[in-house]
Amino acid sequence: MIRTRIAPSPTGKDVHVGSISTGLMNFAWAKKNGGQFIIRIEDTDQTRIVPGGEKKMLETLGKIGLTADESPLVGGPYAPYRQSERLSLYKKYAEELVTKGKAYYCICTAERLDEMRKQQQKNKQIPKYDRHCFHNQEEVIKKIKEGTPYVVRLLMPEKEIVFEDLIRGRIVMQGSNLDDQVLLKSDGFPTYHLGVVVDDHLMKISHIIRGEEWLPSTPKHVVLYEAFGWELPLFAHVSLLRNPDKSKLSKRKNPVWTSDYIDQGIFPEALLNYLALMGWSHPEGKELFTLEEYIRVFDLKDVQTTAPVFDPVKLEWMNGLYIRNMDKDALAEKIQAFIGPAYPKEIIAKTIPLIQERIKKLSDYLPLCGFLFEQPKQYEVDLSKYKTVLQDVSKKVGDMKDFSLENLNGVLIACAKEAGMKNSEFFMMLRVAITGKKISPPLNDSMIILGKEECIKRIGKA
RNA sequence: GUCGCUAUAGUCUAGAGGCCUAGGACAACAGAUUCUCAUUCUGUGAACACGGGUUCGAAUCCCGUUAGCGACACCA
Repeated sequence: MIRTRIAPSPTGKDVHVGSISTGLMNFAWAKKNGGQFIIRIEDTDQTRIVPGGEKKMLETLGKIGLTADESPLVGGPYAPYRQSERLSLYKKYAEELVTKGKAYYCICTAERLDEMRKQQQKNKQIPKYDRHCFHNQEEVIKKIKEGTPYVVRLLMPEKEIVFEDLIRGRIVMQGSNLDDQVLLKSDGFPTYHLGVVVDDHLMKISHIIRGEEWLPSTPKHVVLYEAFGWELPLFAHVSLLRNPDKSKLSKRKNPVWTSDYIDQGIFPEALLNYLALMGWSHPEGKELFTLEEYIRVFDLKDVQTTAPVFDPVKLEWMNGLYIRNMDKDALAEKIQAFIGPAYPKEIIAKTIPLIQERIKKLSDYLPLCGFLFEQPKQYEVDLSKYKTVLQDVSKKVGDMKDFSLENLNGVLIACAKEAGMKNSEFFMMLRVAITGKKISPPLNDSMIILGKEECIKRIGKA
């Protein structure tokens, strides 16, 4: 049975788009193989928890379509799915390792550890724990009984550690280069390394598809699985999304929260579609496809090893394609949901044909069409020199009996001719008078939507 | 610094020894259409990091160099 998971930490205000990216692969791999996709919350660092972060995260994940078969929200056979609620478990397993001689207690202070690392770096050695406590276990245990805070450390074997990565192939690392990782912190919480191994095993995760940042610590996990005598899951380390400068995608240099994009009016489907194209390509070279199709054609073995730069410009282009392919009514509804109920649906609906190929995301709508809902407060061009021409236009429009698109165009062209103005100049003048802006949807159509009275009023006011 | 991963245009990628004078997409630029913008159409520039092998033949395999990134916490 194929079971995959993502295990985000609620240390930010929402899901990182990188988590969506790896989440998507986990989701697809599970669904493709008739397996389950699990969401587990790794909230073992009490100091970094962002209030409300977890809630928002799960909400976004749901909104975007990566629905979990098991999660803190829906539960499941291996509940709880929140590490802070599984505390007693980790302690038990840590103790088991100590009993087996695979781990040991340590009471070294932060100061001593710091000092030690400084020395090691000065001597150009690999910074790692010197096993001071390991060599004095009896004394350490005595002090612990007296109440000294302690941690449990993994006793890293000095051997070669080998594992197979589904994407990168055979990975070999020397145990002697690896630190005696802390497994259980002095506050009783597990570190990531213990938590992840215990839970992935208990939850029967078959494929660990996660970011490349975890590659260097995977040997520690392999050692843990061996120490427990558990069967190894399959590992697949996926490349990290990058900033334009190639560093890993960070909020300092890019919007990284999924809601940053959704709130701009990027569709979840479009975001997933774009993210799918990071480090993977459709076998037929297609760029536009549904989640269902992705699931059908996705294969872990096709995932790229190079790290892609996240390009918001191409994301917007893709979102524009989704807008263009959308049913007109559906688009009108999306737009209203985005800009709010204060904007009448009837007017929005009329604008759809004018803007469907002009906007790339929902937040583009109001800057383009806002003038239809209220009079311009300022004008991008000074219209004072056109006063008489505008008066004439106002009168001619006012005289129109049939205020239709065909008639309007004829009247306006005639006005331009009479005023001795080139069409481009004339329409630009009128555009600014009506919309306040130099850029707008097609002017005649916009005027029809506004209606005769409103047009006359605006021309007069400008 | 140490360990590890990676290396096709500005960006996303195709390419699994001959089909490659390297294909597609975004972006850029130029032209056509248009009352602005956008769309649409046509066209242009732009890449196999470098050096050695292996081979009749290498973007593709091997080694080295260089560069980028990641990891080196009682953070995940």
